[in-house]
Amino acid sequence: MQDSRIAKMCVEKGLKMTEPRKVIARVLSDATDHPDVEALHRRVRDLDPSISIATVYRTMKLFEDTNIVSKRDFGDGRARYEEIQGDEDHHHHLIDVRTGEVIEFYNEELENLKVKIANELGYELVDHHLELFGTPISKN
Amino acid sequence: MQDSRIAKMCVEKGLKMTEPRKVIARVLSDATDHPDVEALHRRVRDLDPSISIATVYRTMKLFEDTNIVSKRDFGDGRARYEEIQGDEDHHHHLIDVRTGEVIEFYNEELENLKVKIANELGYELVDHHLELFGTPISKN
DNA sequence: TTATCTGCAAAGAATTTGCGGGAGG
DNA sequence: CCTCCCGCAAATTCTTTGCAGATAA
Repeated sequence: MQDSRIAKMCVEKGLKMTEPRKVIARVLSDATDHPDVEALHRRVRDLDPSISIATVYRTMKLFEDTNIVSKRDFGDGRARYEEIQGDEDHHHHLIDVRTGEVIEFYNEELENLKVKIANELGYELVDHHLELFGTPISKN
Repeated sequence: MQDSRIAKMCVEKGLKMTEPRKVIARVLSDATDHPDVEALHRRVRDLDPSISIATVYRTMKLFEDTNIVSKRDFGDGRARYEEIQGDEDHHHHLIDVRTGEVIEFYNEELENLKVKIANELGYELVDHHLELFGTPISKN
């Protein structure tokens, strides 16, 4: 089995590539949604039932600090995670407040504007959070 | 003592204007920062030591549901609150990642863009979260 | 009066951590 | 080997809630 992209990044960053980390990295690489820790742990357990949720928490913090994943907040009380892709694959989220459905979007204009705003305030942008919350426009 | 703007909104919305709510409303009206629940409770206690933190939590949820305040997430684990002003006073936050300092800003272009993006995705924008994280640009 | 509201303390939910054994480099 | 890591369970932190008495309208 080929190592996940994340596993490669761990090696690059000098982290010990333990079995739990490999499994968690794979789960993250395979995820197309925005799982919370409990969901991650469920998927991890399917691959290796011996891995504890504490390790998932510790690993997510580690991956966050190492810029491998980013933490998201969609309004419910728990942290959600998403693999950080290259710049070109960067995106934001629109959350349907009625269904909880998450729609990803990217907008060039928005990207430029954020950088510009930060610069005008005398800051270099290092990170940002943006979530839109909306209701579907009815077709009447 | 004059009722706070928030107190008036409560009356308009038909909420019982109890003593704890009056005090919490005043604290919110007077706040120029983004206090978390513990900070709010501390300030509330200075005005009326009998008010419990449970009531602060309950009242903040009530005020949130009634669109009197909005909840913010600045990356630390707790909810922060801010009085909702009129549309023209709407703003966002840039957080200095080195000091934690919060800079408020408003950008018309950004406001328009958000609405436009939501509409293009087929949604009516009902709420949004935006925080920028940055480091000061050194003057070298 | 009477439906709401409140303080208290206990319960819940999400996340963190101390410890002793285990495993990667 | 020797440090870093892990599972376990207990601890923390933030927030919610059941209950019985208090209070606004």
